[in-house]
Amino acid sequence: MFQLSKKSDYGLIALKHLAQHSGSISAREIAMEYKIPAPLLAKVLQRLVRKGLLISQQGINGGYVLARDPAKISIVDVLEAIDGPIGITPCERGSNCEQMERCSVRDPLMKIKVKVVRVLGDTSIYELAMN
Amino acid sequence: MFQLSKKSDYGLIALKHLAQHSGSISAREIAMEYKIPAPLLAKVLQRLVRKGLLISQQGINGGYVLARDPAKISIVDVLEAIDGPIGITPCERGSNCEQMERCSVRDPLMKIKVKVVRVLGDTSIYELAMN
DNA sequence: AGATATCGGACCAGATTGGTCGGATATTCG
DNA sequence: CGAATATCCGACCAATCTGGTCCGATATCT
Repeated sequence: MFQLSKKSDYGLIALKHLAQHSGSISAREIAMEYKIPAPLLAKVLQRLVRKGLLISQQGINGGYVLARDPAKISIVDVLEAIDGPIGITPCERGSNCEQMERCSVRDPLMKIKVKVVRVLGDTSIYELAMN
Repeated sequence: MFQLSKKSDYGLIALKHLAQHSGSISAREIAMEYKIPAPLLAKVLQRLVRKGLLISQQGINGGYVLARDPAKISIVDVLEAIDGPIGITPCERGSNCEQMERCSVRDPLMKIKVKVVRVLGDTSIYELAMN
């Protein structure tokens, strides 16, 4: 298949929300708004913090804020922060591919990957928030 | 994640091979050549037959042949034949998405999907076989 | 008739992912 | 200072998905 994970989906929803509302917003607040399991969303947001896309504030009025201009956060940034580097081919993701030396489609697929990543990189959270 | 399944990978390898060699070729032959589990490859090829991308020949000298000009078979055709219609978002693939009405990223993601599909549709098996 | 190929479904096991839980730390407020 | 509330972080469980296998049936050529 060729689909983004629910975690990535949640991450995009949250980032769009943060781009549309100013101030620090807690994970639970966003989770309730979109009916996302709160602990799961929290974990997703934590990964975004670790990758420098979000800034977290602990304490009683804590929450999350975008770390930079939403126009400078692309979809790829989010996907890679949550699910790890994008890999079109199975062999790109650790799975010990038996074909390796015989594989005749890896190189062409890499070129396609570059194009796909470009598509994903061309859209920012800002544009997401405007649509 | 954002990766094509091994089955799709196998399918592309097989189609490329068929585009490069003329005549009817058996699943087992291709499987041995690329060290792919034979029964699995057979199943993959069956799906391609059902979708009209391949023509199968039963019997003792049977095997598979491309159903049409490799330049007229795109990567999307193959992926959709093997893994079903491409769905970027989780909600596109039957998973009963709780967000549905609340979901704020579905429409923008659809536009991205169109672009991705276009990228995949722009490359044909013929081009795959030339690289 | 027999050998070899696809066909087609059911079936199993391992990996991945969605989702949960609990303790630790930081921050604000009474 | 202590209680409340938030993030943090890892371990953990359960369900789904996928890679892979098996078996009987059918078709075709020798």
